[in-house]
Amino acid sequence: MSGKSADVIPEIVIGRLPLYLRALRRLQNDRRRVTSSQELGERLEISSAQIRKDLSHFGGFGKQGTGYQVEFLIERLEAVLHVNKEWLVAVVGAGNLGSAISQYRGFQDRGFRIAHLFDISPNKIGARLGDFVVRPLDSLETTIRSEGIRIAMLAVPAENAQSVADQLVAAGIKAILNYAPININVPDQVQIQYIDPVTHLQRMTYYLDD
Amino acid sequence: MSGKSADVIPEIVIGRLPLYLRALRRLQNDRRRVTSSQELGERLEISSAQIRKDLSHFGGFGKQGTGYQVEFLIERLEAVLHVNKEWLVAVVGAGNLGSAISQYRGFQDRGFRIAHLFDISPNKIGARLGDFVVRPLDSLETTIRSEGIRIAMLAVPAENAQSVADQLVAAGIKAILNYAPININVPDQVQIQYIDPVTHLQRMTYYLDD
DNA sequence: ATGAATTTTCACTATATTTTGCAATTCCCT
DNA sequence: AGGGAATTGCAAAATATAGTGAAAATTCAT
Repeated sequence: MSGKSADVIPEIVIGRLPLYLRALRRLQNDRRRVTSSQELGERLEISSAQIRKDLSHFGGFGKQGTGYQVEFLIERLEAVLHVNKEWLVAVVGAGNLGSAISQYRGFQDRGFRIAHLFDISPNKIGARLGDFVVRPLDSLETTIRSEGIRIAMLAVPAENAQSVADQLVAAGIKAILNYAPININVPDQVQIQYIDPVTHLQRMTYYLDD
Repeated sequence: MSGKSADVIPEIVIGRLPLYLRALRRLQNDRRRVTSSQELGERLEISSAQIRKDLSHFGGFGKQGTGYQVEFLIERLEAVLHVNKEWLVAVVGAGNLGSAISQYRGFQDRGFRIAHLFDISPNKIGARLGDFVVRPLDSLETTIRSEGIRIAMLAVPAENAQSVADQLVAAGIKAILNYAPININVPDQVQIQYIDPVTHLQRMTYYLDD
């Protein structure tokens, strides 16, 4: 089967689309109007054939002999990834990590706005951290349902991560970005992704001389 | 070819080893002495066959009928990944992100000690941030060569990431964990890994209803 | 001791992903 | 207007990754 929509796209392909988008935004920033799979490939160290094939899953975005219109391709990728709108995000865990995440400016301009910061500890609830006043975790459901929040970032200790994740799911969260260094089980219809810098470091030390 | 060392191990396999190690540490924490590929697989949502196959690349670590000794397997994986020692790490970029990274306690107990925090901006050099006094980037080479630092975390703005990475490489850094949302080119013998939470969020929004 | 239940290991098979080769299209130069 | 260079999109081939099935080893209960 070829081109267009309706067939399921491999996850590995979906995982590369944000990289394409990121590279395209930089091209756009440099006022480039068109690019090619080859140029993108060089910048991303991905083969040009790979990029063409990935993109062709969603329809013919390019023009033979010419390449891809940067702006058009950005629009299409944003639509495919559903990031042509602003998503609200809840951060859970107001320790060092959660507090750093909620103050980090890099989410805003890429389509994700941190709306609230939650914690379970009475010591922290009510405290002011950057732009946020820490809210009690048990007010999560009310808040997210009234504000339509569907994404959460989890920044609690590993010991509590599974139980907090369960609460997030119960509250109606549909996607969790977990910063705790532990695997979490969630229902199939809930998305989960992991951020653990240490696993990346360990991947690299394998290749370093002892 | 089977078992033992000498053949090259696929990167995708290396990438899973830190996850096994992480899960094993938790088992160890719970005083478990033995485990099985099946148990590990359930916790990690990876098939047991996959886990057995991955481990067998490095020799027979398990016992038929019994499973894997938790402590022994941890030791072997640490040896394979070269994390049976403490690695020193330099953080470059003393903005919000670099400062949060250098104060995060989660590296220390998993084999990575942040040794120094560098920045290029005269405003920041000399400032005290947590346990660190911000050092000038141009003192990097002297410092890392005298202290044997081979790993750096890069937390500078995307605009400067490539040029700072070039400086890191010139200074003798062999592995870079890049937090800037941009692809970096480094020589083949230098390792690079990326942390960009936004790409993970975008991967998930693909699966969320618009 | 024996047999049933586990569980690894390993060769083989199946599936998934990437690369290759090429026709078709477009642009650009003369 | 014509020819050469660039570039996509797609089918087919090649490669990489994951899963299967069965033999061998181990434990445990009787």
